Amino acid sequence: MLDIKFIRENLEKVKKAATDKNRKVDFDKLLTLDEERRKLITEVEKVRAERNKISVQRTENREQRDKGKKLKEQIKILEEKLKTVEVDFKNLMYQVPNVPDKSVPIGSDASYNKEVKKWGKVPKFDFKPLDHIEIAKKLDLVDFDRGTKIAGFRGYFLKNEAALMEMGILAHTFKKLVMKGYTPLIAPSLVREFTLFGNGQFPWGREEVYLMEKDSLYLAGTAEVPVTAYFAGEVLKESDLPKKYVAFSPCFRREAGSYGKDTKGLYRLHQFNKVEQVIINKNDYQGSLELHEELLRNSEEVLQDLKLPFRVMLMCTGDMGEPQVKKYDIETFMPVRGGYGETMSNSFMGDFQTRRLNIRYKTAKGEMEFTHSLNNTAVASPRILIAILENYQKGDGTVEVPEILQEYVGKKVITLKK
RNA sequence: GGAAGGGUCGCAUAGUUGGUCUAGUGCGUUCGCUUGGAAAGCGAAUAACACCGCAAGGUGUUCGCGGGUUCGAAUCCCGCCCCUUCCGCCA
Repeated sequence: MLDIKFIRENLEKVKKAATDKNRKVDFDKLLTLDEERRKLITEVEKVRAERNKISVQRTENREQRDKGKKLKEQIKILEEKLKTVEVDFKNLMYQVPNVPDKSVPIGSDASYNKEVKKWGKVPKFDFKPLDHIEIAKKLDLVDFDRGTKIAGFRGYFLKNEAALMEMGILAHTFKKLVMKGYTPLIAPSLVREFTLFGNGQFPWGREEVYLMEKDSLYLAGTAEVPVTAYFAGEVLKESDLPKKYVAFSPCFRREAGSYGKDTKGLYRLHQFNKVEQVIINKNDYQGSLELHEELLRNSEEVLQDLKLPFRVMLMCTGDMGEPQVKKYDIETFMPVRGGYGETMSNSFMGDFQTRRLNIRYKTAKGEMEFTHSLNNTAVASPRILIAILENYQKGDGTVEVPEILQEYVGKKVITLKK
């Protein structure tokens, strides 16, 4: 959600942002409602002021009391009008997307995304490489059949070295970020509804989120949800900002509307584990952009530790969400699955989320400001295992274990079970 | 699941026979005095939000949320949400 004052004062900018993001917003209606709203507020306040004048008198006078009664009725009528206008106004306000940074390419779809970096050597195989599903089956690393039996569609059991690798990569990444000064958190996956509204996932993405109806709790698809909402409703100290967190959580996604896509393998799952980076910064646009780059570097380093080739895509206006000011996707090379696949997503939201979550701080001048929020995947597994298995496979059917994971797996090579 | 207590200004608290509560106090924060510098001490300021206004300022709303009673509600009534403690169950 943006500030209505900002919209009024930067109308052309905001209109352009909506157009560039492929969102249709009726700005004329919004402004009309805004004007109506303010007019009604002024009116209600005037009548209420009159009413208050009478009530402070503590009068026993019958005429005065009757006058007060009449004013009360007037207030009620005006308030009802105002309420209607405000509901419409708010609904429209929720639809206004955030304004992209000037560095963001303008374009309607993913084809306008810009590759800004490429790292690592794409492996050349002198044999026909297998895809991760075949590798996993051969080396007994994933049990998809029993996974489905137990957990339903897209269910899986990670097994043997794959299970060890997942624990290892999560632990390695978690520790790495802690060493960089990020505060470690293990975050709840079960969350209340307001966290999802606050993050800007609701009201749009309801279909994507699991709901525990009996308890009115949702299963978060990312630790961004609980961690960004961590300070909801609080006023922070400016000197404490930025606050940096690295959070582990199991993640749950219904993957509604993508039933045809990636139905096999470890790419698109209903449940996975993720280490997420979240930063709450003060309202300092340049500073936040720099932190956004820091988050990017952190994730790049994780892939560099694993020696996996990747590229960084700067998302264009049409391919980013409503809340984002700027967004990078990091895509890791998955030779057989089909080129580069998204493994990390790095977003700067300005105060779009924190305005909804009401996370503020007081400046030295004593003014209240909304904080900024940013988040980026540090690593998500099992998806990252696809890249490891496919890039590290050898002609003899074995898979090398990335150096940094060897201590967790307890071996250097994954071989066929007898 | 059972029982009880509670949600008030950044934090902690006072405030329930309805009306100077235009919300008290402590902590914190800011400024000043003091000091070689700092701490301590002393003094002062300090809730948020909305609307009107160039501004000074004014008006209104908000004491978990929603509704009701009343000329007037933090205070009374109804519904809901949330938190804490104890018992039970339990990794």
